[in-house]
Amino acid sequence: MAKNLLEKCSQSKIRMTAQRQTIIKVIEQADDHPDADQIYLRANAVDKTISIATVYRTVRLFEQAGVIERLEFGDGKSRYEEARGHHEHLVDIDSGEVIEFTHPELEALKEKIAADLGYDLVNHRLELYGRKKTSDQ
Amino acid sequence: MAKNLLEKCSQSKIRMTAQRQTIIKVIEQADDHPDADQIYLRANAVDKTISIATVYRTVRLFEQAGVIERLEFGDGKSRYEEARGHHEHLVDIDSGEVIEFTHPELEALKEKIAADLGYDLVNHRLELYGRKKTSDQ
DNA sequence: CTAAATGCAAAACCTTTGCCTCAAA
DNA sequence: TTTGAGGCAAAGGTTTTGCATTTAG
Repeated sequence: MAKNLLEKCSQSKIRMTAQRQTIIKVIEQADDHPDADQIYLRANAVDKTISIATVYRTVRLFEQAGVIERLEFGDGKSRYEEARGHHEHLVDIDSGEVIEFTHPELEALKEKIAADLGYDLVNHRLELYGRKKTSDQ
Repeated sequence: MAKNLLEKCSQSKIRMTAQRQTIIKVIEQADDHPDADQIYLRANAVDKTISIATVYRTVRLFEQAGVIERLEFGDGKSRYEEARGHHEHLVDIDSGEVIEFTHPELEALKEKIAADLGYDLVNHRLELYGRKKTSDQ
């Protein structure tokens, strides 16, 4: 089974180019959830020939192939991350920090809800927006 | 306690104008989740003086006052609905139809997850994307 | 060799804003 | 009367696209 993005792209019969390899590295090495412009800046720092158009075309291709996922945190920009096991996001509304978590019970519940409504669950998005609890006040 | 959007706006000390009343009616009467342009088209059909700029300014004002809610279904446009009791959305990926549902167990679980991560839950968004189950195949 | 990918710049969208006029309270 | 709202058109920000050129397979 494939492990990294490059292998997954190969499995998906995606033609590999120098630019795509650079974008793959940027996404794999990101520990945040970069938008297209951030991916462009990081990739362009490594390879000056990469254009923003290629970034947009590439993330769309990768998303459609299912090797990356597109996220929206409500600010009008799409953000991207490598597709790993499904997980959810909690956004700290003060710092913007994004915490990832998984919750098997939640996963099961969503499947059940969709099934009860007569649907097969194809995809889902959950974002929690919260504020750090303080011991005082 | 306030019942309709007009009363809620009054409670929020929102200055009332003819255009805002028309937009309120459009949102109250919508049985879908219209985006700004759809609200504009429906409101403009009733009152030709309403401009798209006013629609955008009004939905932002109403959202900040908490009397309507802004949704994103992943197509890059914001959609709006009257703020009622909290509920979630299931999007039929074939027809685009949006089904609303509530699920107390899910609500409780989200609160608990946030708390366990050290956060007070301020807001959250859940969308399920599904395909209608068929008896055959 | 052929089909597909890229860069560049322009265009397409959605949304916001400046400015002047008009209306609510 | 005063402060805020609206219309219009221009500008802003993100994403897509047309076209000529380059490159992967």
